[in-house]
Amino acid sequence: MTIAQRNTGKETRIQREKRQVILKAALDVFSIQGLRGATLEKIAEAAGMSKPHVIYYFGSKDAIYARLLESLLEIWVSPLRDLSRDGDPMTEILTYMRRKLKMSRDMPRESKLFATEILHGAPRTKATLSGDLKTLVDEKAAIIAGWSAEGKIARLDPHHLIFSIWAMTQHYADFDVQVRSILPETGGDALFDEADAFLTSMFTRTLRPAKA
Amino acid sequence: MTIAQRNTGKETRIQREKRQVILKAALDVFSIQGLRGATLEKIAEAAGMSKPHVIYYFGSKDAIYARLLESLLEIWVSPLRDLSRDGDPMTEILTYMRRKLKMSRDMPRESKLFATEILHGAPRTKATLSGDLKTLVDEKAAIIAGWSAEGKIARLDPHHLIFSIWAMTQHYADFDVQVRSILPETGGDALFDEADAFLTSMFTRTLRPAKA
DNA sequence: TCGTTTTTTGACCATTTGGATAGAAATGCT
DNA sequence: AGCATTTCTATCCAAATGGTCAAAAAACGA
Repeated sequence: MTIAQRNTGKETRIQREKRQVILKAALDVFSIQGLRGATLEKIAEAAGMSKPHVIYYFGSKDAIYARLLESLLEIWVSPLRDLSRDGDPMTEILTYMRRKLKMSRDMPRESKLFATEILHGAPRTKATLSGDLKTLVDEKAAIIAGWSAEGKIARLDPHHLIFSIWAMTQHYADFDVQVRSILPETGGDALFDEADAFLTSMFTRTLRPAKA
Repeated sequence: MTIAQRNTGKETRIQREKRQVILKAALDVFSIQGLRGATLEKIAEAAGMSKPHVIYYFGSKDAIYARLLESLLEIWVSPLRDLSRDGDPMTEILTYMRRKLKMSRDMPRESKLFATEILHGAPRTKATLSGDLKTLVDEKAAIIAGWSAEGKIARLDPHHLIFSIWAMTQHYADFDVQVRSILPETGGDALFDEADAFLTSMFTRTLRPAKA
């Protein structure tokens, strides 16, 4: 009988730990192979346990994947949550961009997992995208539009500005193989330092308000 | 016996046509479901023929996928090939960006197929990436660096500039589900018109040389 | 300690799926 | 027409894979 079926409500220390181990292993496998490419056997092996044991803790392969996505979504949008109307516009936006870039550097597997999900049509995330995420983005876009109208930053479409930050920062995580194939001499964090410098410069020029 | 095995060298009209039908169907299926998620049966159904018939023409599922990728790579980089040292720097780069954006609009399935391949580690494309693609990118980056040095455009890292064009244009094709979830009122080509306006503005500001 | 509950796995099963085989139907050739 | 080649499919097969089951092992509670 799996835990999911028993479902006593209480979670023991062992359960918490094992679930963590499985999720960690599953992230490794899913992020590279995708949902269909990953097999329970690979996940079990990466987690150092047997296949039925994995099922015992999560019930099904899809449940693991769903769980990973779910816990990821929250973390993923948190930098945007912190963008505040009260701060200095340029600083707020550049800080947001940098936090996203750091997430790409420190959580590339999570970034790839999310990217794959969206690429394949976001079957289990679409509701959240057009719900909570849209609400959040619209709210922050309104703030940026306000700054734009006040002349504190250049006049530009705030939604597309946010998209551009997503696109450029996540590119370094999701397509790292391509990027590193072309910049082979740039190892590890050096790549992200370069990216930081470039993106800072790019967004600074983009956002700087036109001369009065 | 499959055609691949017989391999008489000559290709009949029927062979050419059927192969095209299969590749078209396979692109539909692969671009949404990925290599592992797609099944021969789905491809066969989409192509309107039987499963062994598909094998007859391509030998294996992987062969279809490999063929799609192969024929795609060439098309995919062609806009960059046209970037010329002799043109006006700003125009050349903006034109390149626009051609990439148009490709995202007109070939979203191809874009997704390629994105999935890179995301999963580019097992069958890595050689090309660090070979031909790197050569091409380095060559064009040198042109851009030259313009930079001559003060015709701003001083910036040419490789990362190219990456930024890739990232932003492909984002609209690869993550269209997400983009359209957040901009639901923007249907079809209107989205790409907006994107064009935004990106033109962004790259214009980024590339404009600092005042002398 | 001893019964109970939880954890863990080996063995097994049903389904899916990529692909092989053999032969039928169609087409082309002379 | 008659033979050869190409095109096409029904049927089958072996491997992979998600998941079940029963029972052993370990942990826990009294």
